[in-house]
Amino acid sequence: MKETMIELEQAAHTLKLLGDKTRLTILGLVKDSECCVCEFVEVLQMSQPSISQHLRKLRDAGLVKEQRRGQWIFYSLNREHATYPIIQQVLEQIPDQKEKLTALEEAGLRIQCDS
Amino acid sequence: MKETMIELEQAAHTLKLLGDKTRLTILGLVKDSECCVCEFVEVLQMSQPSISQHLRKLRDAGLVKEQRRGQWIFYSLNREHATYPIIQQVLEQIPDQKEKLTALEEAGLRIQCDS
DNA sequence: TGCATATATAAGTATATGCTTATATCATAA
DNA sequence: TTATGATATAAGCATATACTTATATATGCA
Repeated sequence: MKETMIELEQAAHTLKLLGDKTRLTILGLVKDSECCVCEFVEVLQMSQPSISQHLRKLRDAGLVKEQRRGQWIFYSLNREHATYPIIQQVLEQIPDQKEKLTALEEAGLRIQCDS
Repeated sequence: MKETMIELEQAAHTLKLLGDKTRLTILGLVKDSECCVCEFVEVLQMSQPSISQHLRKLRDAGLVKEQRRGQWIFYSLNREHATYPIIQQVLEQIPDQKEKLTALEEAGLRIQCDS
């Protein structure tokens, strides 16, 4: 058995989280750069509590990390997670979400925070 | 965009199906060889209706193919499915289910059907 | 034909999921 | 200190999910 082998149960748990359009998009976004909640809300056109609840699931599972900077909380992909190889492979096979962040930027809605 | 790119929505649907321990094991089993329902029942130690219902979901999504041979219905992985690349990658990263079939065979419970 | 085996389907149920609205928490700025 | 903005959490609700038990369907064989 390869050292990098992922237990089936753990894999299933991660895959269940990936099996939702909203969360899959969120992961596709944080693959490219960290994002804060209001950016997800804007990109996905969903309510803030709904986004927060999805992020909580991803964070509880350890798939994303959060970091507060001022009033914003930035989320990023946790590349140290045991199931990260699965996430990485999946994200390579779906359309890039980068343009959505570019569009945000052009609309002046991207959060830039140096604190 | 790569030609082989899988639409996010379709990917999410497949991933949702993979996000269940029972179905993930079923797919891990048919990766190696086609299996009939009673074999899944034996390996997974679950009720026949429960297994049938999981197989139905996988078949409705087109992830597996079924083929009747005599009184048995054999299920196999549909490698032509648009999302097969995802399934393939995932199955490569979880423990092989082959031993479970070997154990079945040793117990004389493997179905051999030539019809 | 009639019975056994393999599988599918139907109906019921407990739990999970994903939203909603309302409210709480926390940081910043006036 | 108060107000504002960003985020989290709580509660409620409709729907989805994954079992269960009971039954239907289809094949093979005596």
